[in-house]
Amino acid sequence: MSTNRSHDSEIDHILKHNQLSVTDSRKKILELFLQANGALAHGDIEKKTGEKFDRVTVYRTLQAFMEKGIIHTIPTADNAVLYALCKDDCTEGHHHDNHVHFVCNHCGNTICLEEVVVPEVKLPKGFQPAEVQMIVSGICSECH
Amino acid sequence: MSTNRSHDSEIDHILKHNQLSVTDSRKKILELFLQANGALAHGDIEKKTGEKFDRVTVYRTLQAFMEKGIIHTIPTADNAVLYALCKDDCTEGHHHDNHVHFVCNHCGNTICLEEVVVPEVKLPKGFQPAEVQMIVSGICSECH
DNA sequence: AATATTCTGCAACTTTGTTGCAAAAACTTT
DNA sequence: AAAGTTTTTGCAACAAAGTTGCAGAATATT
Ligand SMILES: [Mn+2]
Ligand SMILES: [Mn+2]
Ligand SMILES: [Zn+2]
Ligand SMILES: [Zn+2]
Repeated sequence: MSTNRSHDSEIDHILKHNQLSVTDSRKKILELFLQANGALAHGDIEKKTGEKFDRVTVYRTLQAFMEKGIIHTIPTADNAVLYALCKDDCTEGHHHDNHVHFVCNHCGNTICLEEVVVPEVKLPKGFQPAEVQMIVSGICSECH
Repeated sequence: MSTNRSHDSEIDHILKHNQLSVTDSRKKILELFLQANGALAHGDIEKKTGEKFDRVTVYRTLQAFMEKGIIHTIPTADNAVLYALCKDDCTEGHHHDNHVHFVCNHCGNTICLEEVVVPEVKLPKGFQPAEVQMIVSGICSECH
């Protein structure tokens, strides 16, 4: 494991802070998220890690990160679940990523617009909202 | 094919209007959508049609309905794509279902809130929106 | 009714995700 | 630093979900 050293101590801290033992696969996958400027699909991660880890390990790592509140999912129309780092203080079980997600139709990137809060919406009588997801697709600022 | 007759002429019209030949599978699946008060997953349709049609036929039927703008997809967090009837005048290629979708955490139903329009949202400089999806989860009016 | 077109079901396959378990790695204790 | 304990990994085997080509069946057209 001799990858880009830039995030090494941060990675270590995140894992320990969440009571996860520090392993090669977790370090590498977490690093991918820190480097990426957008969300990653399961497939992306498999590609970027090459043959280094077993498919099953990637599944279990993402699962662990989800449970600990290190990453969150972003639903997309085409059935591909994306994962992105939680920048907020999400904890085990309770996430609160009430920000808008943007899917670029040009570069295909999906990013968290942390600064854009999902607006309130008035529902018909009887409907009690708990969580709101807002996914905007279009052209991102890079591709503009 | 002797099902509930209530929608028979409507079904026929929709299929012909979209230049789709009128077949048993298409009639039955379209009927399911007309009867359902919510969105359907691929799996739901397979179950509700019993052993009547091949899995492949269901896939191809949904694909055909999508292409013709008869149904639209609803992204969900758990990787299960849902399909619902387009009530608006969606055409081949161009859908415009700018309404909110509600997922009930109790009964599991997902419904189109046709009357609730997705609110505008201000994006950072450089981002050009094309489409917006808004999925609210919580408790629906039935389960309340 | 005959012909042309479209659709369906089957088979075979790929891709994606899950589970049990022994070996390996990481963490803890002495 | 070695031994013991716990956790994680990779493998194998499997299940579920989705795709493709093609011959026969159903639908539409003449
Ligand atoms: Mn996000
Ligand atoms: Mn809808
Ligand atoms: Zn872009
Ligand atoms: Zn409900």
